[in-house]
Amino acid sequence: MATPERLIEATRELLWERGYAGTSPKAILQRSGVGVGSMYHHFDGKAGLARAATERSAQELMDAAEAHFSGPGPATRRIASYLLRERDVLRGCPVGRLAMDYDVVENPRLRAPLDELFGWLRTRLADLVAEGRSAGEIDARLDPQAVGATLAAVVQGAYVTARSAESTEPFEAAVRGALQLIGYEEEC
Amino acid sequence: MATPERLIEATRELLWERGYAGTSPKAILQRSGVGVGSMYHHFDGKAGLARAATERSAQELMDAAEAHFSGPGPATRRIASYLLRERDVLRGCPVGRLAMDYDVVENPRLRAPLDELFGWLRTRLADLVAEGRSAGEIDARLDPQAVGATLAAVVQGAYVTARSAESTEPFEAAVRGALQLIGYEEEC
DNA sequence: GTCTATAAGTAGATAGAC
DNA sequence: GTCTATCTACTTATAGAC
Repeated sequence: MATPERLIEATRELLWERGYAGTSPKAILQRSGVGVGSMYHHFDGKAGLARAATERSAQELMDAAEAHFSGPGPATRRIASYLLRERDVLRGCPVGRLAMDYDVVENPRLRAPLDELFGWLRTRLADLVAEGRSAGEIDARLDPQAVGATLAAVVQGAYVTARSAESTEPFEAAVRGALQLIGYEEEC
Repeated sequence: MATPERLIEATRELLWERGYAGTSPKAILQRSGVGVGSMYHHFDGKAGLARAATERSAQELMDAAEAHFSGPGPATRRIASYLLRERDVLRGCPVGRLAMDYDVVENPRLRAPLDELFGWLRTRLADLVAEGRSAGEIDARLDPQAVGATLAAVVQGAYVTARSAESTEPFEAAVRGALQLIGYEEEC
């Protein structure tokens, strides 16, 4: 693998595991096997590296979500497919966890990928809720934008409650409740 | 204020703002105006201080929530009262944010207050959903435990999406959606 | 209880040779 | 592009005097 690539991948892993404040350049160098000189040659320090890593993680999450959103079946089923998708629950969300990092939220260039991901996600979920409403699957009194924001929040918050309990159970319960609330009937 | 008290309050502020990894003993000393010797005399280092601070924050959140839960009115209204309560949205949750801190989740003594808070919260919300269901306010097909977990998650996740957008709007939308989903009709 | 001194290791780079 | 050397400040304490 090329040097910049190895640096980005090592940074993605560390940001996911430790967050921005908990990730040191030294740790990135050790995990990637790259030397100090190379790192500062290819990237503008820790912030530049984090920016590249976060952009890639956000893009991957959007691609993965879109695969569920544009899949087959009725709108509520595609929402369910996204909510029930396999996840490394106790690791949390590689992008969402950075929203609790002071240096990330305070730096517009680091916060941008987070804003883009969650803005897109809320919109996309709102579209599906609107579609489900038109199709009569979802209660017509519900506001698609609001419910889209709720569904995006449930996933992020479910990671918080699961990590606090060191168990996937709170995550699964939160998703189950969300699906019941939008009136999705589990098959089988 | 007494010395241990000042240390705990300074630690609470810093943990809320910066998280565990982002909070140094030095910063705690500066904010509290206490000296190094005093700090290590009263507490067992950074972890001990964080433990005391987190326990207090969790207790405060439980007390504040219980005031809404045991207030007057129907169950759904008490849930709404809790969800709509005044919050420093862009600061996030002082306890929930620590669930993304590696050193917190990995240390049973630091994770305990988080587990207690969110375990209690899910149970308490589930109780209210069950009560609302019995009273006919809430759809009888809903599972109280699952919906309780969903409501607890919505709040935590709403902080994530709001901080990512540097705006309270995503938080408010998520809460609005949650209230619509449990069938709460806003008055006025 | 509080203070000052001390200390090994890390954080986050920069400089300049190769 | 990569390496080694170097640097200032911070991290997380401990020791022992007052």
